[in-house]
Amino acid sequence: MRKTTQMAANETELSRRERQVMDVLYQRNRATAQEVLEALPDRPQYSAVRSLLAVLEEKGVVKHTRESRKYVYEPTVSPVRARKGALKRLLATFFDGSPEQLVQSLLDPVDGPLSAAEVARVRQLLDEHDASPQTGGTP
Amino acid sequence: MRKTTQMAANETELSRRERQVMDVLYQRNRATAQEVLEALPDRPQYSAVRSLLAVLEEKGVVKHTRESRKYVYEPTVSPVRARKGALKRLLATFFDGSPEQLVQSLLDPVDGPLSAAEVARVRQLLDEHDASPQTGGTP
DNA sequence: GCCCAAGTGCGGTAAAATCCGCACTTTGTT
DNA sequence: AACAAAGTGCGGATTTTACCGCACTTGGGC
Repeated sequence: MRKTTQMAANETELSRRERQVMDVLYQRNRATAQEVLEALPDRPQYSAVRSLLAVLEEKGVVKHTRESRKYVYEPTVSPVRARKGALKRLLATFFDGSPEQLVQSLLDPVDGPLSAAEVARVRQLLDEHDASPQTGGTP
Repeated sequence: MRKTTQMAANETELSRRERQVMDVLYQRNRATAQEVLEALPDRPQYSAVRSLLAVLEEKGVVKHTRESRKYVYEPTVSPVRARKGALKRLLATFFDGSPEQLVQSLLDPVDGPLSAAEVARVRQLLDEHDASPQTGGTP
């Protein structure tokens, strides 16, 4: 019974360093090995980064595109999908699946002080949502 | 301003497995090695879990309390603080630091469909926040 | 066409993470 | 009090991670 055939996107269990690289990739959407290196916490060697990237690509979570003479890496799963997954996970782990609790934490001025404008904007989002729950389909 | 004296809770760089254990601990607030074992993704051996827990305790992120004949483990950093940190991190990595974008993703019916009641509750939170931005200090 | 600079692939090494078994201790029962 | 069940504390072996250097390739300027 095989199990190593192709479980890439499914079994996304990344190591600490790999996670850090993915974070950089998600913040920039795409980046060269050089850029990833510069954005990494405790800058290793250029070679190390390429090695990480290669492993990540082997795992199927990133892909590269040749651009002139350099490689540009980017995540295989869309940012939209990735952020939703991350959000869902966060919700489950820390907020008992309760969006309200999350928002409450978001509003707490202690470490995430929202400006009045931001609050207003959020409220507007709620109104829009209220007005059209299922408008704007997702192809 | 010290920074290397006792940075246990601060410089929390955990490995994959350790992270998983912490997730379980945060979901339940506290648990025995046995419970952690049962909640873990690919159940290792009981011994392995105890080993993990020991390492985690050594790193200072969990502590144990004796209860009858078994040990009950729990995170050292409060759930409140932990969730704020996680939220902040998520915000920075996936939402460009924009709370609005996060809320928008939260409202998207695709994978996190909020009930009308939840939306209403969130709106109420906003109102409360609007009414008293800095009421109720945080000791 | 030739040379220089920049970039890539590979393979090997040290360190960390993960796992497990075993001997000893503690608790509840008869 | 002795037994059985359940739990704990190592120590160490195996697998992953993380890192780096070096030889080869590619692209552009002269």
